[in-house]
Amino acid sequence: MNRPEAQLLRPIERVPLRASLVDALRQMIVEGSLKPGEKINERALCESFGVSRTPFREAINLLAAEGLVAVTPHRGAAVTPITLDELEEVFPVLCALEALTGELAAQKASDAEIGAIERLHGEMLAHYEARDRAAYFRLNEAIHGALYEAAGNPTLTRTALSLGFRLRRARYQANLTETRWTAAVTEHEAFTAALKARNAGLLARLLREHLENKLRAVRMALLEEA
Amino acid sequence: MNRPEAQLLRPIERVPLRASLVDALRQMIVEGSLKPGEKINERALCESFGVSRTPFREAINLLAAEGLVAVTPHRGAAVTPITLDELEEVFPVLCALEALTGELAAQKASDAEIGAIERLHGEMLAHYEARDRAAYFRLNEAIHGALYEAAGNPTLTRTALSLGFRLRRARYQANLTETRWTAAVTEHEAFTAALKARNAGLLARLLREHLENKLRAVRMALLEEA
DNA sequence: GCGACGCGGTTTGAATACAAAATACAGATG
DNA sequence: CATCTGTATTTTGTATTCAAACCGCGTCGC
Repeated sequence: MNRPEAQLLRPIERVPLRASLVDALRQMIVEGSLKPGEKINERALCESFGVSRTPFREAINLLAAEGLVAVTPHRGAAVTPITLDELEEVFPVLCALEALTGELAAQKASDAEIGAIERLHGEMLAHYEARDRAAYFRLNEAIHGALYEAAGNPTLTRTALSLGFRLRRARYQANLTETRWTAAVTEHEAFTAALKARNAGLLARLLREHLENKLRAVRMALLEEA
Repeated sequence: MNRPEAQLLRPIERVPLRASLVDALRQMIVEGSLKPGEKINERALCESFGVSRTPFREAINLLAAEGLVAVTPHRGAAVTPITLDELEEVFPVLCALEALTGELAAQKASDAEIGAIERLHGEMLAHYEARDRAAYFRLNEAIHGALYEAAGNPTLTRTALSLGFRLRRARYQANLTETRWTAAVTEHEAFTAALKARNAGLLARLLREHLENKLRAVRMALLEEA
């Protein structure tokens, strides 16, 4: 028989159209190609994706459950607008989840996982020094993703990510000031250390504060815009 | 013109099939008519609901997002089995949300809302004394629902409810012992008082503990069964 | 007799078709 | 001229159809 080639023998992935559509649409919403408040034109989008309405509508309904779009019966779907109220609503929930993530991660992360996160943190620092925003963001997301992973609770991960999209969308348009950027890096420094020390209470607190600060920045940007 | 009759002039509700189906299926799953692990037969269920597969499938996908069913591509959907692991996974997340609910409710509830909850609590007590399980459960849910309402955060409510279904299903089959029942009533007594006193920290702690105790009971019942 | 293979029925995924509701628009009416 | 009303068009909700993947069973080869 053929020996397990490790890389080649894994199950080939089959993605239902609806899943790809959810991802594509979500990205469009988070990045702002579909603007907040904008009405979603089924026919046009189906056309450009080259799919029929059935899987497309399935995707829309899933995004509605996530809170990224709002569907009104017989009147179609629209991207949920970003309001300060919405932000203040999502925020405390995500905050609680972030704190929990810290607590669990400090307790349950393997040494390897901690090492990996430290490495990611190092890379991120380099991008910060080089003022490479895009790369910095990528690493930033990777780190937070790795923390969820380390907490070892898929339900927590799914819930937090789903809420996170709603914030990330706001963060995306409110771009990072230099001051905030530096502060964020310092905060990362601190909680990476807390993780390494496996100090659950501290990590939880630092992650919560990190998120709080991020919100504060986004909130200011939103206010200033209006 | 016709004067606003207050009650009669509100928008008439129009429920898409998919929404009704989500509710119906969820209830079947929570109550156990659809047993954990059981495969979901699209055609048969569509037939008995008298709907076509399109809205039915939309409903299934939504329940999958909620974690009540698992769909495997080309192999259909099945009710997610209740495992101890799953319980332990959902639990901490819900716990964090419950604590947050307590905190917010203590801060933001109107006096009227607090009064209403106290009234519900009184009613529940009566049902407890009369050993009327069904009525007790109904009031119990009403109280927790009112707490979410009082916290005034729809996102929190939605998230917590959605996770709650997964636990409630387990609780449903592990039936309340006399000891646990009495303890639960005492706990309710305590947190109702904390709410009245608007003691946010205390209410958060009590709600968390209430949930912890509930889980402990369910966990024991599950273990004993296996 | 045992296991691999292939075939048919069944079930799922996606597209199309049809029905119902909403919007847009034009004509009627005051 | 403004407003209202009725009709046409578009859009949404649901049903039906078509295609692809899966499962069970029988047959064939060893």
